Amino acid sequence: MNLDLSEQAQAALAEDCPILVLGGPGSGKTTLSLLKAQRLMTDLKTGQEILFLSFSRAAVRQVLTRCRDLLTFEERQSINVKTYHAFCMDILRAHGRLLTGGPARLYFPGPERVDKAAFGGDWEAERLRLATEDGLYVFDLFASSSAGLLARSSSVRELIADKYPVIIVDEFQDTDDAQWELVKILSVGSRLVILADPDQRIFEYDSRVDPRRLDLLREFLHPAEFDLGGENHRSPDAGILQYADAILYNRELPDTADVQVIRYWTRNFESQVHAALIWTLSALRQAGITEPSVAVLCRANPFVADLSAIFSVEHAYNGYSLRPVDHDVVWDAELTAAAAQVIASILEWPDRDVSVAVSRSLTAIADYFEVKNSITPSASAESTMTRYRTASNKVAEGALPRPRSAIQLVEAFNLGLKINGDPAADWIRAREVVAQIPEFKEVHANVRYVRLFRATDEIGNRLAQEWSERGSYGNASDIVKRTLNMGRIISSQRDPQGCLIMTIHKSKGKEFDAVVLVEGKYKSKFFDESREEAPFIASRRLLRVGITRARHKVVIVRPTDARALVG
DNA sequence: GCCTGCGCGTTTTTT
DNA sequence: ACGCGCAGGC
Repeated sequence: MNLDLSEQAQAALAEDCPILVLGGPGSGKTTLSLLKAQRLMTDLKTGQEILFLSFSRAAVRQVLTRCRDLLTFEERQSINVKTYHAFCMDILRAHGRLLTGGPARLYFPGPERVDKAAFGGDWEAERLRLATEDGLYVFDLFASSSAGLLARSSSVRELIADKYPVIIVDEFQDTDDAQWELVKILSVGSRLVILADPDQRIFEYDSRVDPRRLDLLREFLHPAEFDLGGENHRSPDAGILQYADAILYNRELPDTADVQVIRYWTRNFESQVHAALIWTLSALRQAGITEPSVAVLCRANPFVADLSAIFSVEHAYNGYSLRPVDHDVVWDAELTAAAAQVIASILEWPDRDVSVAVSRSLTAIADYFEVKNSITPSASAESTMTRYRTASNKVAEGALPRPRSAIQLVEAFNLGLKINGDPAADWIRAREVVAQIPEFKEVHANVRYVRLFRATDEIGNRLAQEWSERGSYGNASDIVKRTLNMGRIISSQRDPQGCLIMTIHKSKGKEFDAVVLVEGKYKSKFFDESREEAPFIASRRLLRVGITRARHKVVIVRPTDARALVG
């Protein structure tokens, strides 16, 4: 088996491009592609580089780590690892002028959402118009615009082909239509090494990710194919991969000590997951791993927040006390940041009179619903937004607002906010104002997630400094905004260590010493009859991706009455 | 335009 | 179980 695999690998190394390398998690696709790159480097002329295209910054980081293991410092200078987005940004920045005559400008998701919400008409058409007429490219259109540019300009095409004679394309199974167009054009001038695992397709819910992508590639490029098979170099005895494959193919689960399933009764859920995490950490330490990395994975984003809340407090388990577990969360910042802005605006109250202070807070609340509406558009979020904008204007004019919640906010202001320069205590007092008003419950719930950013200390320090300089929190809004933006960047660029909670989708391409996979009773279910038909193929692929993130140990936590993993 | 009560859903990403 | 969001009454 091992011999056969290395034969495949040897053959892939020797074969002329284009080649397609298939293989499961940990089968060594990336390693092989870098060895191939190492060989091809000898043919490079001055200024030429090998391009490695990946999906996410997290994946790029993984590849760079692998480069450090396999390649010398000099060799690493000849390989350029980038996300599709970064590569396309470079093309558009350098050559976008050719499309419209003016310089290309790039339009990122945050600002785009705001403008989209404000724009009445057909946004799809408008963003196309912005790209073709104004040279303003929205994030989603980076790939298709770059492909269009390359299609039209043979000189740019030649420039790219000359700069990158060899291109490695990672995670090809999840390539969307625009990225595929780009790859097709790049294949004309450059030699391609394509890496894929059809069983790791987890973005098919996106209509632009074609399940037939690999067949389209075979038809178009006729690459030589090499299958590295299922050998898992990541997990020594391969028990984890066998287990994951059994779930994927819905066949009998193998007996392995590396994977453990724990069932919970709803009333014990919190202590049970908490215990599972603590066991996992101590099992790794007992196995001699001094600084274990553990990922706690689930399907749904809101469930990530629930889990974080659980690990943050103490629980009783069979007479034992489970201490809180220090952890990080991979979390989308926007709504949390918008909610935190509401609290910040309240901290600024003592500096201002009612009409300004409460009006600003109502604007912050309206902004919160605007962000919410832009993430998941809904009529009610939009109307709530307008309601608070109107209320904010009313208060600014010195009149009484109509919504009861807005009136309650004015009353809270008139009662006076007691703050004393201790940022932690003052933050909680400001938060209490929001907590007291039933209609702001949702905002309050989101503010709790500020803790997820580990930004509380940073915000606290800056607020304390502000207080000592001015005797007030007059700039609380700015401080909170800047800190949360920074926190987001740091958390996404850090290497996984310790305990990290995220969705399975976000775990793609990462690896950890152990994985704790958690299923909820009502939310974040592994198999949902109302969304997917009986064999649950897509869910099985997703579970396999989650399980195979683990090097040594997998713990699966499920409700007692959940459907069996196979059968 | 706001409030209350009830019915239904409760996944997934990219700088 | 619980919270969100919609429909219909004020």
